[in-house]
Amino acid sequence: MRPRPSLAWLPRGGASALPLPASRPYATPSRERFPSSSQRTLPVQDLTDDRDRYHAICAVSDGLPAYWRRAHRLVQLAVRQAHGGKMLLRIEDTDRARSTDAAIAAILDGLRWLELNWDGEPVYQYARSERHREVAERLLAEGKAYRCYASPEELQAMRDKARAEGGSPGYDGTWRDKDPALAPVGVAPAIRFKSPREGKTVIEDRIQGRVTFANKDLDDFVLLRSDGTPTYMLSVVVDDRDMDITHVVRGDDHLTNAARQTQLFEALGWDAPIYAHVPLIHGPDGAKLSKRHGALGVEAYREMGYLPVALRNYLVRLGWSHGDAEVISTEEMIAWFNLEAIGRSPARFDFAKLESLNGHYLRTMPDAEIVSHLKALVPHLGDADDILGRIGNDGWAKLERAMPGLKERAKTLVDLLESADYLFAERPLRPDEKAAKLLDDGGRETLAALLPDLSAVEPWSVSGLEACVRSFAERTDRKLGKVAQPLRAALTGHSTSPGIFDVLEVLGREEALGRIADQTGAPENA
RNA sequence: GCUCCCUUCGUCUAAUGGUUAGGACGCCAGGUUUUCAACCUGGAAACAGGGGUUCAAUUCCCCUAGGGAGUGCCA
Repeated sequence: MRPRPSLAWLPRGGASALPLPASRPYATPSRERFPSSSQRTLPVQDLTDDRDRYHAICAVSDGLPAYWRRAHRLVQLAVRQAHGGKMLLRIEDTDRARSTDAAIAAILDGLRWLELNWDGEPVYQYARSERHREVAERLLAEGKAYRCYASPEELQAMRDKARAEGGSPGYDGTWRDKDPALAPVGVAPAIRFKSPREGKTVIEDRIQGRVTFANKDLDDFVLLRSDGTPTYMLSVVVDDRDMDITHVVRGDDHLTNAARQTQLFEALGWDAPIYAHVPLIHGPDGAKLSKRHGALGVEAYREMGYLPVALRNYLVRLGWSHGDAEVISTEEMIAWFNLEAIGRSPARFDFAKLESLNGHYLRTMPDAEIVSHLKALVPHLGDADDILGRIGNDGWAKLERAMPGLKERAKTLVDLLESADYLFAERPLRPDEKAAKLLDDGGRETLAALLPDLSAVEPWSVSGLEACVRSFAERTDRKLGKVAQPLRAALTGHSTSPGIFDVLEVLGREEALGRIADQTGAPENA
């Protein structure tokens, strides 16, 4: 298998060719950054770049609905990766019911589409459950975990009671010290972690600063389910250790988990990784985009016609900025990005801004590149067969020729496809309402008068056509618009289109004259 | 309920113990123009509220309100 480039969207020459700051591109900055707030003290770990291994998790069970905070974070991870760290991908599929092949494939597909590549092969967590069980057994043997026989009903009653009394929620520790001899027969126990009751657990988070939890508020979580399968909480800790993960960057919905995991690491005698909890992204309406609520998957954004580069630019700006920079090239992103500059407040997803960015990238992208994006996109659209049929074999070349005028006006690839429709329309065109009106208001007469002039244009080029139409307008005392608009209507069937001379040229002499004749009723070569 | 996090134009954000609080998207007006875009010029638009600290607070501290996350034998 070919080695995967560390970052697909890295410019030629790779990260080393980039203008990175000296030896430590993302050195722990600034204790000065938050000088006066003790709550925001940053960790002072000495980072060794060549062994930084970032953790890109893709939890299958919350899969697509929660995709955005993941994508957001992954963009950031990818940028870190470009600084020399490795981005490892782990599929957290410990929840068997929800981890379907289709869900996993959709995630990997989405990542590839976004051009966010990872190092090495993805690690499938479930495949390592034997190892996870071993660790649970060790904890049990060391008295750091215990068997719990509580039934779901009892657990629910505990939670209700805790809430009613306003006390700490969660498991009350009934079986923590209970004599195992009292275990009910025929009930398979879950294994729970014996978490510390006293003191506090402190996380030195690269984004959130120092966050302190009282241990009494963290209950004895389950390590092994009663069917013997390991839970996420256990698996993550073991895998972080085994994969030698140094940095965990994830959504801040995991902040509490970081505390639990820290306790586990301590119990195991292992060092916890450095955590960086990124704020979540909200929907356009401010509603949350959590796994319990709806949100679009990454493939939906592809189908809406957004460019990966635009999405990356948009996403990286959510919660992060570099002065007034808005359009940020990949090179700049890599040179400027730092975890510490990420804000701690959640951001809303704003389609208008994404569109504007997407339009910018479209306008500045080489025509051929846009065509290849289009080719990749069309099969994913609902009416793919229809579109493909209309474009036909030679349509792509025509599309590319028309691209300079088309891309100027489009916000998304889908817009672009729609506005390119006139290229593939079959004669006679059926003008839409506005176009029909343009033709009715004396337009047909104008076109009929123009047709002979146009027929005589040689060669059929933008400059020649423009000269012809302009002189016709002047000679017949018409404003250019009075000629151009009916022409547009006849040629494209719409009242808006790319520049009319471009349209004329791209369509070609025969097709263009034919379309005009269709509307005037005149023979084509009159 | 309990724990943790957050709060600058509508949105994303910048800056600062003393500023006309900056930029971008969006919006409005004008310009350019063969349409629509793009582009140019201008405009409206924000420091959640209340207390402190201070000569001075948007900035530091506290409280309140509002928002978010967690609170699972989900991840």
